[in-house]
Amino acid sequence: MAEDRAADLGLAALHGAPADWLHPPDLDAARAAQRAMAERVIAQDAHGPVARLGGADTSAERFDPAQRVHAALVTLDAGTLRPLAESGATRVAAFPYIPGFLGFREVPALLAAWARLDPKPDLVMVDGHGIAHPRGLGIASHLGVLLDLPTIGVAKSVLVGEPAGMLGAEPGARVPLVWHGRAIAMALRTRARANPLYVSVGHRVGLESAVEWVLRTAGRGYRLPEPTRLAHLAANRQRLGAAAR
DNA sequence: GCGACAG
DNA sequence: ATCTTGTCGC
Repeated sequence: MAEDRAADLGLAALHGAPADWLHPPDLDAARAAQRAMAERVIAQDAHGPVARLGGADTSAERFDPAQRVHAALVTLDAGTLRPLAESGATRVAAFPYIPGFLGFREVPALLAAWARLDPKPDLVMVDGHGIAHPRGLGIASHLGVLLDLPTIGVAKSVLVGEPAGMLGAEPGARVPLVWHGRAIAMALRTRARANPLYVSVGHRVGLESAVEWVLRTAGRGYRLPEPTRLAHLAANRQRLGAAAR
């Protein structure tokens, strides 16, 4: 609707983002946009106190003729991990799912949800990779750069690179994910007998800190850290709610 | 040319 | 991502 587009345009204009950073006309423009945004990524701790943590994720219906993307953002108290707020938004996907270009498909809906979130978090964990991406701009970094927001990428599988060795069986075990001789993420076991998570820098958060945040919020018997786990549930509710309208 | 490939 | 309930095992 007109209201949705206004939210997108307003946020993009707020940071002087070129139109291609959100809606590139083709894959070549998309790649160029990712390379440009990747230069803006700050791969080290550069943020204030974190009183509130955030989680971001999206959901989609299997065969949706309308090609909708349902996004959800959640804010939780960084100390207690109790949810403080939640917001959702549904958008028609302007991009199909293509490995390496996930941001162009999901970020628009996430930005709309972000605009409605209150209170907002100081640091957000995004479902997907940060800089552990072919051009250094996974969805977590994409969202982080557009909003100049501290973000961490929390992916459930590898896009590029490979573990630099065997991963211990106990929770907390970790091993670098290496690509072209560089450690681009950390394979992190958050739960026994469960596949590891791949934690990477999103924006304004160093890798070591990113791993600490994930470990600190994943000690509840679940594989996913609380921010992302709650965002996933919220995104599903957003999808089911949208279906009933 | 062939296989890989976040969500 | 999603299709899908119960079931086996730690």
